[in-house]
Amino acid sequence: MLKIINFTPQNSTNMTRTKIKDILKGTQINQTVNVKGWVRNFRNNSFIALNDGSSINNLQAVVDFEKTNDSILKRITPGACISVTGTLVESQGKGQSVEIKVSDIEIYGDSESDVLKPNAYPLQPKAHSLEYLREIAHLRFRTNTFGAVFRVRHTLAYAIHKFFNDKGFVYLHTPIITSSDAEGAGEMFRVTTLDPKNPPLSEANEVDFKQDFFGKATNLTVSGQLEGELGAMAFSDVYTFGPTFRAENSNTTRHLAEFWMIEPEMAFYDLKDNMALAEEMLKYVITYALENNKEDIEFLSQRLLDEEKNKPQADRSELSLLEKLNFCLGNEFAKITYTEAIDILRESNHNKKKKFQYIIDGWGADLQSEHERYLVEKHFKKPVILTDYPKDIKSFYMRQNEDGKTVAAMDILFPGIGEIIGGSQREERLEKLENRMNEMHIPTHDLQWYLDTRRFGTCPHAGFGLGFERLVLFVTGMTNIRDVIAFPRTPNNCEF
RNA sequence: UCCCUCUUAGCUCAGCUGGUUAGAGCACAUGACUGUUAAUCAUGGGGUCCCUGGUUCGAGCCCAGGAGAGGGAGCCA
Repeated sequence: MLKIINFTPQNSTNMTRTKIKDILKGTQINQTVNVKGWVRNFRNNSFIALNDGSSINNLQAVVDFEKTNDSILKRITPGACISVTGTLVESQGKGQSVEIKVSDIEIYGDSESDVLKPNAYPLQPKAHSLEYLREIAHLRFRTNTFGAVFRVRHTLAYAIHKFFNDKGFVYLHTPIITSSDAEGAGEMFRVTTLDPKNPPLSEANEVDFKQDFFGKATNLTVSGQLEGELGAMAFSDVYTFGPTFRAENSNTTRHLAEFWMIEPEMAFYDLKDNMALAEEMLKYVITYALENNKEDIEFLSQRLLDEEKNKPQADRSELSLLEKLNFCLGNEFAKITYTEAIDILRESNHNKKKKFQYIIDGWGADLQSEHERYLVEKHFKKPVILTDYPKDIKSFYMRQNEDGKTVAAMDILFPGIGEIIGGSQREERLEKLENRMNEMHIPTHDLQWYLDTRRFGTCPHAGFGLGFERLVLFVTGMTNIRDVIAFPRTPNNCEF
């Protein structure tokens, strides 16, 4: 017999603790309840704003200061962790519907509020800049903004798993450490146990990685795609969702050295199927977040409005965050080929008036950020899927089109963020794949395991990579990718 | 990696043409008030003006170098 035990933490008075999110539903009115959390603010020597992270909303706990010891009152400071027990009553004040009339307070952990003392709690009951909060990333979860961001991040991660699970995809854990250096997705971080001061040398006087831990040079993965394709050739539909590493010296609001990526890979999908799945997935997870984190997203939407009040009119968004998300859900993504995009850009007044830094003239060059932004934010004003890029600016594994010039690639561009998804139908024909690898000087002997998929029961298949943090940026309306991952890793920064 | 901007109180920022004792709001401390919602009112404390060097009678302000941060570009997700 399977027994399910409902575990709830108890406190010393043997009261069952209730989470603030549930308390605020008001169903326990006139009952004695216990709540534990961190003090956000203590007003008027009476009103504690308490938050336990379960909701953006605080619970107001009302202390009768005339009947409470001064030594206790002085310890109710921002950041302190307390347990309060009392009766849940309808609030006499306007800001909340229910509140706790406190009968008992237990202080778990004090928090120094005097800003002049060296051990003072760095979060004051006032607004802080995102840059400052980034320096205290270990405490920023306790703010409204970051509380909301990381609850939404969680929901999006869960929704992604739910979406693929409901469609019968297998979640495949691809390796973090790889020996493959042929993926070509970017600079890699080396993984080694060799002594950097005195590495073993080969006869050619180079570092001898045969003596390294794995007997060969290894790196942190830049993509799980190639391994994902192996899974798709057995399970039909797989996806990966894990950390990915790029040692690029990128200093932008859209890049991290360590980020999380979702990479589905589907047998029997062509490019159109691939695009349809990507669009369906994005709309599903955004809907899921709107349904399950409504208050957080409303808060973030308001936060963005307040922030943009300080900007000149021209720099403000036309739509609020909520409007932008709903607009994205209510409209088909624009779908055009690279060639059509070049035509639109070339014929645009923007190009004719030479407002682009890079003037569009011929066919074949990669689009610059300014061109992508023009297409998404000015021309279509909604997400755009660009397909069929010139083969020379794309990866070796993308399926070659009949025209001999383009490949079956797709990039999904989002307003304000740029590329959020990159994908393609894969080249399933062994000979064409090998020829392309030779043309691009990709060593085929290192990737025999990959080419085996094309030798043994190859089939049309496709997949894409979604940058998880870029999705979180879009849904939360945050503008710097360092603010949507708990502990960002970027060039020259690996704190915490 | 390249370009631009910034660095002044715990935080967010002002600081005039280089001029004598460094400014505000918030936060904090003390007191008053006691149904507050960024509480309010009064009083008070708090400064390596990022660092190093230079110009000058005199530098927070000008110059050079360095460090850190932000924005943009490239690379990409």
